[in-house]
Amino acid sequence: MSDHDHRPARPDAEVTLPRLLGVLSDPTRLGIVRVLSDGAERGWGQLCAPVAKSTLSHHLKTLREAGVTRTRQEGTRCYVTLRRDALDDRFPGLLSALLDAAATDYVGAHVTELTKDT
Amino acid sequence: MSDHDHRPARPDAEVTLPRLLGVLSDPTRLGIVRVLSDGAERGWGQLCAPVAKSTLSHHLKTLREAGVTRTRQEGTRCYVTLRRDALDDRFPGLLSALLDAAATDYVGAHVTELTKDT
DNA sequence: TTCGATGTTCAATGAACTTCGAACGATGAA
DNA sequence: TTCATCGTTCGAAGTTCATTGAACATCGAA
Repeated sequence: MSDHDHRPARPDAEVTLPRLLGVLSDPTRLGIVRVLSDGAERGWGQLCAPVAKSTLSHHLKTLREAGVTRTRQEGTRCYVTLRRDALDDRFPGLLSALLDAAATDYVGAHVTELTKDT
Repeated sequence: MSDHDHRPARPDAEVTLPRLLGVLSDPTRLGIVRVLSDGAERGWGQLCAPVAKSTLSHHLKTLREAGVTRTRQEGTRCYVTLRRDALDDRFPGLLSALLDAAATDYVGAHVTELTKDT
């Protein structure tokens, strides 16, 4: 990410591989991706990571701007999904391999999903 | 080796996925890996990147310490190879997917191999 | 309208990273 | 021995990044 990639907010479609790797090299962000890897939508507050909410917001923005996730707003709530189709379209097989590696190893284990325990 | 090194200079075997992704998120380093991707050994000076030699040395050290490459010394010369076997062992299929992605896209195109044009 | 909850943005800080030139040690050649 | 080459290490400069609390905007509920 040391390139002159100063794109404020391109649609996405133009994510370079180094940039994508940089985005996913953060344990928290990789953990988020791992949680979202089943394709299901998650509520913002459902994402449980050991960081301040401003930090979590920053990471989600980073993922969003890199085209990794999509955020849907509904009232005051946000819902996040993994854009697996878009990623597979740009880098076929890569996300799958990354998720396999993430599962094999540890990876972002501190990012969990907040289950509603009755 | 130096006393300035607070780094966990473990053999390697302990490379986390986020760290590996961070190492490969640099265009120059990814370019080096791409050049080495055929498995053949390359001479240090054969690696042609638009950076100072001290910078190139730094990047090669980073790759080496992450277990991505191996450096063999012979006299004053160094020879670098990609440790595909070790990487495949730790993260099966990942390197292959990354190289495919690197080939699909651009990636580190400014790192080339110095062909001996006599 | 007023209140509470939800996320985002801002400004600041410290750590980590990239980059370079200069200096250095090691090796092979003259 | 003397010299040139090769690659590493050092020191410094500048940049990027993760992180935080506070302030803010928005929306639903009361």
